[in-house]
Amino acid sequence: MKIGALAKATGTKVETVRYYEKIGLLPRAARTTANYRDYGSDHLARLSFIRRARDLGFTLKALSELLTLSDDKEQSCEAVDDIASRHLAKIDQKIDDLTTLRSELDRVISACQHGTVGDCKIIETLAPRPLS
Amino acid sequence: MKIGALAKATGTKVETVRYYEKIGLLPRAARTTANYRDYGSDHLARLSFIRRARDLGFTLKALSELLTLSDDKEQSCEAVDDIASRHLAKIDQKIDDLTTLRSELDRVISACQHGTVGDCKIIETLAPRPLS
DNA sequence: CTTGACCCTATAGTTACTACAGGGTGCATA
DNA sequence: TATGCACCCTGTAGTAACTATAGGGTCAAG
Repeated sequence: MKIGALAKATGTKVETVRYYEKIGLLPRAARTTANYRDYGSDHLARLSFIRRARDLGFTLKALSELLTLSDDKEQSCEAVDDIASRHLAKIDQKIDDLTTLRSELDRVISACQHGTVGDCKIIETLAPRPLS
Repeated sequence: MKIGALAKATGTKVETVRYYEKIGLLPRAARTTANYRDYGSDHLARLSFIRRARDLGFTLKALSELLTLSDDKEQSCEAVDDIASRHLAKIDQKIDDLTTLRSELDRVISACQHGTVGDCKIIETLAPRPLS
């Protein structure tokens, strides 16, 4: 299959597929006589893996670790579990941070009296008086 | 005050202060004879505003809009409220997304049997069988 | 008079793509 | 046969919001 078909099948943009190849995340494809990339089912599987992991928020770095690990079937699954668990912890942290931030922003907005900018509570809250 | 003092007072890195100046978010400071930047309380106030808004997750683009708006004190506060509210909606969306993602990742990790990579449920879940 | 903390500019690197510019290929249709 | 269109190619630059580095200058203390 050509790059457009692979892209469509995995919900990736064509440029992104070429980008993954460039950084070595996706192996080079064979080429047709017209120099078009020609992909097989192994590429499809690998790119699906990549997209799915990206959807779950794994970084490309974590991903390439996972891909390396997944190649050695005999190895203990511990390292894989570790990467995933650390990722989960990061997500929890992010949710916490965003929730805190949300309530604060909500508070700021609630104070809005819909007057002029001169009396704007939002700007006032954001701009604390200089300590001078 | 010199750049280091301003940075410290606002919890910013020196390089970031210079960066804000370069992109026009922070006005140019006066210079000493030694060509050092010399800041006053107006710079301090503005940088505090910037940092606080950044902490609340506003982009630099939204920020420069807010700063422009805040200069015209007679204007209606509506536009300010609008920017903040749209930002809040984005945060809510992000929290939702992360929460969904979290539960999915949690499910994936829970399936881990701590065996070898060959049986790893984490990798198995991430890599769906090619449609072939 | 030298050491160390601070300051300067300019440029490149980071993440994960995305968007050109400027060209080639392959198939269907007028 | 020509031509239009969708698709493919490479290479480079742009995005956000900094961070880091190289290669220098300044100033006060010991």
